[in-house]
Amino acid sequence: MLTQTAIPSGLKRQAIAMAGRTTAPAHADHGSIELMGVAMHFGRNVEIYGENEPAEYLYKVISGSVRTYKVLSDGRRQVGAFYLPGDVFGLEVGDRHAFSAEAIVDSTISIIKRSTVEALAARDNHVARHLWALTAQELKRVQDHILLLIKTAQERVASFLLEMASRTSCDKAFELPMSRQDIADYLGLTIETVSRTLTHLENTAAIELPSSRQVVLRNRAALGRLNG
Amino acid sequence: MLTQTAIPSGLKRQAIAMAGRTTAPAHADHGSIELMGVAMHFGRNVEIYGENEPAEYLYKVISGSVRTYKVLSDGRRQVGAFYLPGDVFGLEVGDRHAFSAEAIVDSTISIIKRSTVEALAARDNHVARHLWALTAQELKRVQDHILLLIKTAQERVASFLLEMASRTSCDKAFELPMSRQDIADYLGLTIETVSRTLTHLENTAAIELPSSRQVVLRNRAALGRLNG
DNA sequence: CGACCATTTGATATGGATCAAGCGATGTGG
DNA sequence: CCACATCGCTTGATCCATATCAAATGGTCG
Repeated sequence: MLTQTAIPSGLKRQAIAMAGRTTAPAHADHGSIELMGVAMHFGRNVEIYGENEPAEYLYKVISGSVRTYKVLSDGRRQVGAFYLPGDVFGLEVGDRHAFSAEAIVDSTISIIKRSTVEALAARDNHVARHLWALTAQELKRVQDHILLLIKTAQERVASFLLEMASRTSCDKAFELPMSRQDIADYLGLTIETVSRTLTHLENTAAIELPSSRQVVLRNRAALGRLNG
Repeated sequence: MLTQTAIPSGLKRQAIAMAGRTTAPAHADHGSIELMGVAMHFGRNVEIYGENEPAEYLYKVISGSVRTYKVLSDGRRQVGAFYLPGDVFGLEVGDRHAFSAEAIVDSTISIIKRSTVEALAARDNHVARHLWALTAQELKRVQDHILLLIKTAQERVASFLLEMASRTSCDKAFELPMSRQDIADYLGLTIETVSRTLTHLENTAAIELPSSRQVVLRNRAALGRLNG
């Protein structure tokens, strides 16, 4: 049986502490990839891996949240995705990470060696298929992201709120782990435009903002209409 | 051995003619997926498959070129990708196509039943891995596309030209199979902006346009500088 | 309390969209 | 073979959504 016996030594020094094994299944069944792995803790804004670094591990958010991003030569930053508890990230087919990853808030991340998973996939077709499905899910997410980026500011923000609402599975009210700047860089807007748009949505009674990080959907239909 | 013995009967009626088997390998080796399949012909602007249709086949461009796209409810169109000879498209993990696909010019496309490939992948890990790699390649492409969409008009057009140049593997001069409108919908710009930007690049001696569909890169460094 | 940081709000500027011709190639029918 | 319609592309004038620049507000922590 394949297990993680040591703390992944190549990991970022900033990682605060090893929090222990997530679970320890008796043996590796199909699809159990996500059950193995070592839980580690990353503080707010701590880098989990950097763009172009060798992709040696696979990550799953246990608690907290993660952003992946690229920075263009002139400083513009594009946030590629936000990962919430339960989400897997860092899966690459090439040998290097395409994006950088950072914890948005203090987060616990389950980590598993890529070589372990790939060895498993080479022997077990179900595992291979699972890896493929994870990649494909990511592909779908990125395709939707492209559609976001051709919309107006209002539509982007509305789509973003609906996406977050569905992902946090809180029917109406939820908390945003990320800053306005993170949202802006995800949506391809400026922080001011995001802020103004949120204010406008609040003024038109589509949403409510008890605090800057808390959102209550007041009129989901109105948001949906802004979706394209 | 698995082969295509009949014309895929579910295919679009507009498909002009079956052009014959691409190749007929003696037996299916790893990675031979792309060698099997039936060649079919699609006329200019003919739909190959539609968004949300069951994804029953896998496609490879033999000659010509293909665009995939989505149309938003208000008529805006987003072109997801252009596929040139040698490129595989239509690969989905879900059971339906995420985009529509159309031949941009008269094209010959090699088609293989998805069930055939998946059956092969279930038994042969190399085939499974190949499918995964194709999906991942697509993911990388889409990620790059996102980075395009946050750039300025000049940068988008410059990046597009460099991308096409590298893909057509013609060092400096190449032909664009797609219209200005296709390019605009790919880059998230209007046709007027694309046209103006190309004219501007020509005026600044970065490129030359012998005709509207022919491009000569005059100053690759200048284009590169516009890349971010 | 005071410093700091994130967010909001306001005033102005601008890149690209929109609206509107004009132009050149291609094809068709007389 | 030419007149004319059509289509794809270019060019020009104007407008507007969002960026940019600037300042005020509010929450958090020592």
